[in-house]
Amino acid sequence: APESPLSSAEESVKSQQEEQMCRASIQEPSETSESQPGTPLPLPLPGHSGLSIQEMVAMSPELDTYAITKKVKEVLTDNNLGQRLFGESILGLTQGSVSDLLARPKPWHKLSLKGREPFVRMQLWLNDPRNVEKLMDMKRMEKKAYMKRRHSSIGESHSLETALSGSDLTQGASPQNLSQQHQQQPQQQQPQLKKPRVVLAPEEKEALKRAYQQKPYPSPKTIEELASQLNLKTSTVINWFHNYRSRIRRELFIEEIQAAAGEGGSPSTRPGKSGGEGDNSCDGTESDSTAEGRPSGTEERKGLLESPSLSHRDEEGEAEFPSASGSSRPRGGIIDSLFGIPESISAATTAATPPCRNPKDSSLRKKKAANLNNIIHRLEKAANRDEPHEWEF
DNA sequence: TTGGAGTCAATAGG
DNA sequence: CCTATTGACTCCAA
Repeated sequence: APESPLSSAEESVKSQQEEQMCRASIQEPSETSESQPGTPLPLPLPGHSGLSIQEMVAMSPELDTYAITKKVKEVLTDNNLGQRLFGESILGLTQGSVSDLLARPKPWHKLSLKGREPFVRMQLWLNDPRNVEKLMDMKRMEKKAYMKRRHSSIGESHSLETALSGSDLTQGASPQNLSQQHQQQPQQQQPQLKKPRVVLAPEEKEALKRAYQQKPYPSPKTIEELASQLNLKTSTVINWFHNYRSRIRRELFIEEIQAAAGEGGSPSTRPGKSGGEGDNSCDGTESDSTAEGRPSGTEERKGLLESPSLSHRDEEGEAEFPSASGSSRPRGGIIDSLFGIPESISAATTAATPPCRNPKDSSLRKKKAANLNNIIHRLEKAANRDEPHEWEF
């Protein structure tokens, strides 16, 4: 019986003393020795031989991130468990991050070691027969603590409660400021001067998206222009481009996942989404845009359903140069094929998790456009030219 | 420095 | 309460 690769081997838990590492705050960059980097979770996983998560991530075979998130979402909703609780106690991530991860998991092979960690944790959690039970217990404890708090301290703050089960994996909460941002007024309110959080107006986003289509990698000069035209801080524009590129890229990955692994499993739950995200705008440079139609005629042979096999190999995407060497790449992924295990969500509760499919391959156009942009950008950089645009293809 | 990957955390809707 | 979105930040590699 091929149980999932990350099955756990029940053991007593030996949670080391929890060490609060206040990262981000002070201290010098280089610290002596390498006290294990990471392992913020006080209770990452129950049993398992004393491996650290990092070690497990490194040894982990390829996991089906899509199937994992699908299963996790199912288990959480079925048991009325929230992302916050799950994220904070199981993954060591905040609610927003969990939401994002569950909604748009990147394919395993596109993840960095760090990025794989949450998925390994999720798989481990799914393998734990008492995962739900444990989480529910925590939920109860939280509630209890909450009740106690508001009861005993009706009028004030304070009260350092919690510390439930000796595990308080909170990690964030780092003051982190000191960014001497001289503003108009040296000092204003004394209590706190939290930055209001910029919220871009729809028109501003539109303008930025338009700019992105023109130049996904605007030069500092262009960024300045955009910033002044839109009346935004330069850093905001820079951040926007970073984020937008990153998110566009991720969408392409997602479609890659969905496009791969075809097979009609008659999934009751369909990934749904995709299709036309809110913004109709973006999309690969020039031409085309929504409307799939394709009245036949020029139908470039695209993937069109292939290997009935499981894993979603390939990845043909990858921005890649024409590279001088004609042989290009061996394309095989020696590394990731070490563990041929297809992976499966053995699952602790309820089984059967047929990955769904969505025959509709929307962008592929976008992917190519993105790669092109990427290539162009790199070529430009290599050529040391500025403001090249006008490449026209 | 620049860009990418991961996240955080504020905030908008339910 | 809960979840989704998203500007900003940290870390890291080239």
